[in-house]
Amino acid sequence: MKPVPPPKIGANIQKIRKEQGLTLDGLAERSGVSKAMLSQIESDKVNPTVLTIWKIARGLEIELDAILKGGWEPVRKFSVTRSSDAAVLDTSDGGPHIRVFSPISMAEDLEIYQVNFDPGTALVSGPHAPRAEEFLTVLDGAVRVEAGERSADLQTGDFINYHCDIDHVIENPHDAPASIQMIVRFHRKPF
Amino acid sequence: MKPVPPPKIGANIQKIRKEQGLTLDGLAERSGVSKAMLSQIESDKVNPTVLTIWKIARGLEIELDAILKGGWEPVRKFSVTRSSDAAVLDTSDGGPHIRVFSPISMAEDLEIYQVNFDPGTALVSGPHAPRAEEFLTVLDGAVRVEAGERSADLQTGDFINYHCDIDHVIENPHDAPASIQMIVRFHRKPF
DNA sequence: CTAACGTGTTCATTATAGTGAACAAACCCG
DNA sequence: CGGGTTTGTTCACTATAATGAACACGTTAG
Repeated sequence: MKPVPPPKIGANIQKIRKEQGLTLDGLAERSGVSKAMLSQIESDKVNPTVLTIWKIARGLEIELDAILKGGWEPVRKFSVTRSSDAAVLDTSDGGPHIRVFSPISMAEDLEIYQVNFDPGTALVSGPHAPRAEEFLTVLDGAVRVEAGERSADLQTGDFINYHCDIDHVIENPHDAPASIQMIVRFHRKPF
Repeated sequence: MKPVPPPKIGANIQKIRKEQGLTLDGLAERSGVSKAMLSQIESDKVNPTVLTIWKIARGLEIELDAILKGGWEPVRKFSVTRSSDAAVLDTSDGGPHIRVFSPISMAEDLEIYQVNFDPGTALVSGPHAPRAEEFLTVLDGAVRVEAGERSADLQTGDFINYHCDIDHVIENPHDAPASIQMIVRFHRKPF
């Protein structure tokens, strides 16, 4: 068995707190843990209970993991994808036309598509990753959505959210074309 | 702010211990935590310190994470929001018109909006929660997006992803109306 | 069948987590 | 510059974590 040191909770909390520009007082208010206790924790003078750490994580608006494993570097995104640069996927001749907005780096994290359906076409999918979800907005026309045993007919402006870790189908059974925007959310790995 | 329950340590530890075929006595020897304490922890009679949990994880030869996270019940979503039922927010007279697709239950998790901008209107926002991001698709017309020091002009079909935990503005400086779809993602996950 | 052993629970005590208040140092504003 | 405020640390006390020992119940072997 490999020796794993205990987590460096004190240093981690102090680092994250300062990164967020919080004082001990500020974090005490947000977390419900006393300022005195926070000071003792950050300087490794006490060994806090799990519930205390959970409260601190809640106050910092981070996962409990981040405290156990250490902080992360803040990087601010500002990334543009032009219409002409969006990747285009066609599932098959005569099938739906798919444009991918989200960058490759976000594959299996949060994926954003626009899908255009000619009359009578369908997007048939098997189960995605466990707990994955889809959020679908109808931009134009009307579609039918099936996930497992359930189904719904949606008009322009309608919205649906369903789990897609089961077989699911989006189809346009009508005589007019339809257009949707679809978000696929995967449950993210820890830091 | 959405409440995240504390980790169910007691049940998780007992589940893993039994899966490994260990008694309380056996785990006590391997972990260096008293049998009495293990019993109290497993029956949620005490709130253990992080070091105690670390010792138990070492005794079970697992990552500390496994104790915090444990298992979960699969529940599959299938939730429709009709166009007529989408909440409408108008920021001010003459300002942008906002329709909210995502349900209240997803507030500060993943929020999905459609925003219509009359010519010359703008959506001005202060910083959202730390690490929050926006994903914006231009459905119609053209808009300008600014986040911190950076800005971009977007046309129909363009897409942008930026961190919105800083001041940010979306405006339509043109003579024609514009329409966007905006996704706001907050970095909080339930256990 | 009975005594010994195994497993988990409870009790009384010791050790320490967690708090409110006081303190010390740094900072800010008139 | 001086007084007030802010920020982090320490102290004394209360609350509770963690322990060894005793207890309760179930199982096993002679």
